[in-house]
Amino acid sequence: MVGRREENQVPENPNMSKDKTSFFQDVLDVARLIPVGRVTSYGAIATYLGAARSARMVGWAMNSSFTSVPPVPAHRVVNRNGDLSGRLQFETPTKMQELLEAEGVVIKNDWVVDFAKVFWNPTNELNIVD
DNA sequence: CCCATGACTTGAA
DNA sequence: TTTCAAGCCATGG
Repeated sequence: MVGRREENQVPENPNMSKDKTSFFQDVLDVARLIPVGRVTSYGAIATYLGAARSARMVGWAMNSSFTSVPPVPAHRVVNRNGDLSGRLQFETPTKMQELLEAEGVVIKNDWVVDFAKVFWNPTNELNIVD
């Protein structure tokens, strides 16, 4: 092989037929489905998309969420511990917490207190239509 | 092209 | 319980 995937660049897909780039899009899509006052984890989204070991890409996709339209509620995505690991990526380190609290989610020390309660699992909530 | 890093997760010790 | 190592794949130097 000459290179890894130099040609995997997809400038713009007029026809969303390519599933290759859908991962990023799907991540953003699922994130938009998170109900208000609920949160989910990177791994949950990754697992839902069939890439349980690619949780990191989910986080990377969220980074792209800031410039994506419609806007993605990235503040509703935390790590498996319920920690606001991505708070530093927001406008201000406290923005993420403020957004969550505004939705009724109790945050304490950069941690979702009722994580087990407000946790929203796409694989469980979103039924896969057969 | 090679190397390092990252909004993570899992499994083994 | 905590800690360490490996896997994931895109992006940047």
